[in-house]
Amino acid sequence: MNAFILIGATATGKTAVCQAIAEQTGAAILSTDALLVYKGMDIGTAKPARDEQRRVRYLGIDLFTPAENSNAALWRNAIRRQLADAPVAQSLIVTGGTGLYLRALLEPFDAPPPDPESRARWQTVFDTRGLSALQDALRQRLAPDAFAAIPDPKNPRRLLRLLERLDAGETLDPKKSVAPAPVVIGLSMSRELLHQRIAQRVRAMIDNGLLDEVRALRETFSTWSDTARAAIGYAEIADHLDGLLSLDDAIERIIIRTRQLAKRQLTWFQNQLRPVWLDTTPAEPLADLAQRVRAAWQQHGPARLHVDP
RNA sequence: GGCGAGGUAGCUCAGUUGGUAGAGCAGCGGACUGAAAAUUCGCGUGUCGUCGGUUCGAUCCCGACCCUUGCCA
Repeated sequence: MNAFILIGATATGKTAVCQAIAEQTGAAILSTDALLVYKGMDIGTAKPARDEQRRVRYLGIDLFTPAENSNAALWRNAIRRQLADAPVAQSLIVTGGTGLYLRALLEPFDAPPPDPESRARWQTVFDTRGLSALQDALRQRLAPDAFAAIPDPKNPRRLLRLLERLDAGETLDPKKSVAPAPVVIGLSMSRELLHQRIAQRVRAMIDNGLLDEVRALRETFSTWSDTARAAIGYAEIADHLDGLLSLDDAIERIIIRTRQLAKRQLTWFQNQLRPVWLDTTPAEPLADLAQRVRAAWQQHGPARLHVDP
């Protein structure tokens, strides 16, 4: 199945542009976002509003409750189920800020799923004997060239995952071929403007009732999953409600974490996807930007998704 | 006004027995196939308040001044 893709850092205005185009064309929107999956986490995730969701069909939103853990595998399975249950009749727009989730749609995604037992076992090894114990374990199990090819070899979480995959019987082949990345369109904005916009958006979230949203969610769900609890905005407001952080400090902290997220997103998109960037500013009229995005999609064509059932 | 404490990186601070300085945070750059709004690697960006004095050499010692802050008036 084919789709038009628009990526970009948080707060660059992807959602509004895609919403506008979808309303013009009748397209559905598939969100590749790790936190939009949580029901009730609306204001802090900048989720499309109710009436926007009434006008456009969204996939990938409101899949889990904040009590449930989420991950790329669960997300991908949910997307496939949604597409199987109600095939997209019109064209499909894919947009979101989570690069890994987009990759899960574009490339074969068939490594063994997470195994809590194996993960916990290696976590204990790491906690008691440190990073070098994980590296040693991998050195023993991998061919020298495969070991040398491990990316990010000082990152315990990634080494843990590799060991988990080996435990599940996968043979890691460093030469494993991946599908060539399609041309994707990206929305960019000068760093200065982006930082301004992030600060404005965070303050707007507070004004729009983020505290009440977090309060209400905490009443409904007494315990949150690790993935939901770590969400930017929700972690800080929860700390504020618990008296650990003043509101001003919480807001500042949310702004900083959002900036850092945007930075990581830009690095990932730029170096993993080499997108065709369309530079914009908050002052550009939405209709103009929508027109430019549509023109870019026409010029470069749709991308093929690897999610057919 | 008097006494005390302090002025060092964007912020909070450490330090230099006198040889122009370094941590955390922020920032910048990188990694990345099931935690990804996660995790992780690298990089110091500086009129050491100002003006004089002593000295081969002052951010450091001395003096004056300016500013901040605490206590007492």
